[in-house]
Formats: sequence, structure tokens, C-alpha cells
Amino acid sequence: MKNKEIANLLYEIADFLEAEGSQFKPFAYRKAAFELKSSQKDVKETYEEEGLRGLEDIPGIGKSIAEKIEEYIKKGRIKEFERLKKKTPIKMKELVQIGGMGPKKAKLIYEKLGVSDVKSLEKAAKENKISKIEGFGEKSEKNILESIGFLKKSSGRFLTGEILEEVKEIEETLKKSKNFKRVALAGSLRRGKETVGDIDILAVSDNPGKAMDFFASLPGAVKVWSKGKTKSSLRMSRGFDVDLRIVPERSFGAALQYFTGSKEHNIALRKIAASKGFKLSEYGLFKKGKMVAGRTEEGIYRVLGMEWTDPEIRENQKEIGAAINDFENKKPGLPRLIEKRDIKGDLHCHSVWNGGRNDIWEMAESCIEMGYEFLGISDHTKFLKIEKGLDEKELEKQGWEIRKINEKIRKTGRHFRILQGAETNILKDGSIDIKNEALKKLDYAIAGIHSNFKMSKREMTERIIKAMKNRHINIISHPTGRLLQRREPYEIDFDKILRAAKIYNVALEINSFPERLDLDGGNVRRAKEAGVKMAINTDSHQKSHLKNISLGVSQAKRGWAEKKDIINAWSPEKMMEFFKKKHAL
DNA sequence: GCCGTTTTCGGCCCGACTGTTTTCAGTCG
Repeated sequence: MKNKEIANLLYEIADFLEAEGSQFKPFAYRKAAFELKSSQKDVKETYEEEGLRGLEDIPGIGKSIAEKIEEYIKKGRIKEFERLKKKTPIKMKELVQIGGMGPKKAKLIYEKLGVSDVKSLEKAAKENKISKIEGFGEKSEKNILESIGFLKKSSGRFLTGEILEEVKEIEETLKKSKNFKRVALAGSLRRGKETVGDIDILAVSDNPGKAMDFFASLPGAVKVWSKGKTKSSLRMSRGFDVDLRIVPERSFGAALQYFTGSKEHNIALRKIAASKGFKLSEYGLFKKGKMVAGRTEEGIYRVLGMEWTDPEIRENQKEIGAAINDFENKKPGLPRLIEKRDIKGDLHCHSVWNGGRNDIWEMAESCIEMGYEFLGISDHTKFLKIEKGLDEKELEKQGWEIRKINEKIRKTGRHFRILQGAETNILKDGSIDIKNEALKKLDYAIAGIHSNFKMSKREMTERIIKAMKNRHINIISHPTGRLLQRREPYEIDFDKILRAAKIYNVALEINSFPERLDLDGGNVRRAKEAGVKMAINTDSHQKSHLKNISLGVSQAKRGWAEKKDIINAWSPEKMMEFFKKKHAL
């Protein structure tokens, strides 16, 4: 039982309570849920070790919620929740996902029309019944249908960042088992896509029967779709499916290549193979019926006269041509793509100063553990009141603290430094919510859009360009504003933004947060081709988020980014020069 | 329902936006 499971339950209770018109309880439940979700300690363990008292020690959790958690751990259900659901029998979690639809509106349309889930909501909207209800209108009805359409498009896929850890655990479990000789992840996960449909795992086993038994009894598996000697399929409790294929060792590379995809890359590769008299399949590379490669991926590409290709760029976007060796004509091959180990620090991290979970020192410690050379603290600034944004005075105070910690680190002789930045807000008119005199004192400054998302393309583009012109702004955070499966990017003329970024020496962020991944691979590629520099940041609000950097690196790789394109892969000195150059413009 | 450097009651984050209204409720971040 994961903290998140209980947290989600508390969130849903909060929604039901809000629908009932309860004023402050929802706030309390959401706070408790948030604390649970971000707590590093397992609630169930806490309860087993310390009982109710231990639960009440968690901030935001008092007697009543502690008892509800106890009830859930013991009985697997919460009476209060059952009571609320009985009173208003609707699929709350499903309905509030619809844009513009909150708990109260969900309850209202249930009472008026008997709408209890998204399906019946869609039907009612199509029959123009929604617009007849008081408080709704034609526009609401249109928005509801639009939002449902958007949701449908993205349904059935999961955010890679949300399931990655669990998938890695599965991989490790299989690897540790004696039943498996080799295990590898394939599919879109291996290609670093931001969302994945299902998980493909390949394995080699001397005893496929036993191996499949082991697989089917994995912790967290809730349903076995199928179980055979070569292929089995499971549904995990989080809702995603995992396919395991057992292949002969001599075909492992070929199978890995085949099941990694993409389909388009594979088709192109098979065409190359055919043109040279080979036949390529998931079983191997064959010439006149004789297997010539297949044990490793490298072997297959080599025999085809190609360089091994990073999975992230296997999209048939010119990587095939680039990978073909042509030494005679000194043709440039594939670029050496950026790797996680190239990253020297994180420039977008929040701290307790604006409501983050960890203080600056704790964040720094984690960065040191990761082998970084620097950490950029960039807390929100004052316009974002909900995030306790810092004003000019508080930024100055934070500067003192950072200098003190840097001094402490310097004395240990460690090669590590904390930089002070800020994630400022680009206001509606393109101005920055922090005065230039204060920005000047920072090591660098980020600017991002956090309000007024719905502007015309022209206005939004002008707004961002105006911010880039500010001589203290070095990075634009999450440049397109998209939230995966939740919000489309805001309207911008990206080519114009790229030109401005180049002229005003501003880096665009590759935000590594699982639901952002913004820029994405496609936009990274465009930025790179325009000669625009980028920064791969995590937007961490607590130290456990720092590991998301690998998601950002995957997007960067998907966009063919190299070390030279990523400012936080440079030496800190060179990066600081990039920032300084801006001030001189 | 939770919390306390305003400590057992009274406040809880709050301003902007949206779509609906004609002064506001609900949603959003």
C-alpha cells in the first residue's frame, strides 16, 4: 500500500466534502493528502511502528484523519467515504478531471440530469442539456465537450515519470531472480517518450515456465491477462500493463531492436537490410537463411554498415541516414548525444523559502551526492502568492543565507557552489514581477508564464519576447506551458521565440517535471537547429524530485541535443559567462 | 479537520479568470 493510494483517497474525500458545501474540511483533507504524498516515510510502516500517534505526528494529520487512515489500513475502506459516495453516487475523480468542472458543478449536474460519469456527461452535453442548467451556458457545454475530447486522446497512456520507478523495480526484481539470465526494458519507455502505453520487457531464461510463474506473481500485479512460455501479460495495480517476452539468447539483440521500435524506424531499417540482401526480423539478421547477427543490437547495426543508434532518436527522423557509415566521404555520423552524466548542476530548484519541502542545504547535499558541481536555487517570486513567492527583500535575505552556506562548503574544500537565481513571473504585459535592481544581484534569473494562459498567439509571443529582452533574464522556464494530459501549450509563435532567444542570449528550459517535459523532443530539435541554447532543469520542489533529471535528458536526447547545446552541461565558469554576456548586450 | 512565537478558538492562501450574470459562484493555480 503506497502513500499515494491513501493520498488519492483523501483528495477524493475532499472533493465530495467540497461538493457538500463544507468550507474548510476540504482544505484540511487536501493538506493531509499532500503531506502524505510527499512524505518520504511509508504511512503503513509508520502506523505499524508507532500507531495512531505516529500518524498524528505527520503535519496536517490530526486525530480524525489519522483514524480514517487506520481504518483504511485495517479494513481497506473508509466509512465516511462510503457514506459520501452513497449520498452522491458519482465518479468524482473522473468528472473533476474535465476542465471547468469542479466538485460542486459535478454534484449539480448529477442532481439535475443524473450525470454520474464522463460518459453520461458527454451524452448530456451532446444533447444540449447542460446549457439549460442554471450556472452553465452554451460556452460551458462546448468547453466540456472539448475537454472530454482532449481526455480521450490521451487516455490509456501513462506519464513515464509517474511509473518509471515502479517499472525499474520490476526490472530489478526480475534481474535478481535466478529464473532470468537477461532482462531489458524495450518499447517507448526505452525510447524516452513522455508517456507510455504499456511496458515491454524482454528476457532470456533457461526455464521459461518457471520464469513466467515468477513474473505472474510479481508484487503489485492485479490481473494476469495471459500466460504462456514466450509471452505473458499483466495488469499492475497502478493501472498499466506489462508484457514480458522470453526470447532465445541468440536473438536477444534482434528482439530488443524490434520491440524498442519505433515502428517507423524498424520499417526503414528493414528496407536498408533488404537492399543489402539481408532479412531482418525480431529473431535476427539473416543472409540466405543464415543468421549473421542478432545476439546484440550493436551487431545488427554493424553488419548493416551503421552506427548503433540511441533508442531516443529511433523515430525515422533522419537518424537512419546519419547512422550509415560513409568513411570515404567523411560524412559526419550520429552526434554524441547529451547524457545524464554530462549534467553538472540543476538551475531550477525550489526550497523551503517558497514552500518547498527541503531547505537549501538539504537540496545542496543531494546535488553533491549526485555528483553535481553546482545547484541553482530559483524560488518563485512575489506575484505567485499561492507559492509564497519571494519579494525583493526576501531575495536579498536568501542571498545572505546562500553566501553563508557557500562559505561552509568552501571550508570543506569541496568543489561545489550554490547559485542564487529566481523563477520570476512574466506578467500580462511582459514585464517581470521583480525590480531590476534586485535581479541584478542574482547569479542568474529565470522567467516563466504562470498566469493568463489564454492570450492570442501574437500577444503571448510578444509577451515572452519582451521578457527575454530584459537584460537580467537568462532562462525561460517551461516555454510552451503544456501540462501532459491536462493542458495544451499556450499559443506561441515558436520560431519567433527561437529567433529572439538567439538574439537576446536567453536559454530555453527543458523542464524535467513528469507532466511538463517542456520543451519536448520535437521543440528541442527546433531550438538546436536555430542555435538556441537550453538548460535541462528539474523544477524540484523537494530533493526527491532531483532524480527527474533523467526524464529531461531523455527529451533532450530525443531532440538530438549535444553537450554544447546544454548550458548546465558546461563548466560552471563557461555557464556564468553565458549569463554575463547577456547583461552586456 | 487542523493548528498554535496571535496556543484550545478562530482562522485557514488568495487573486485572477471564466462564464455566467448584472454582482457572483465556482474553478484554477
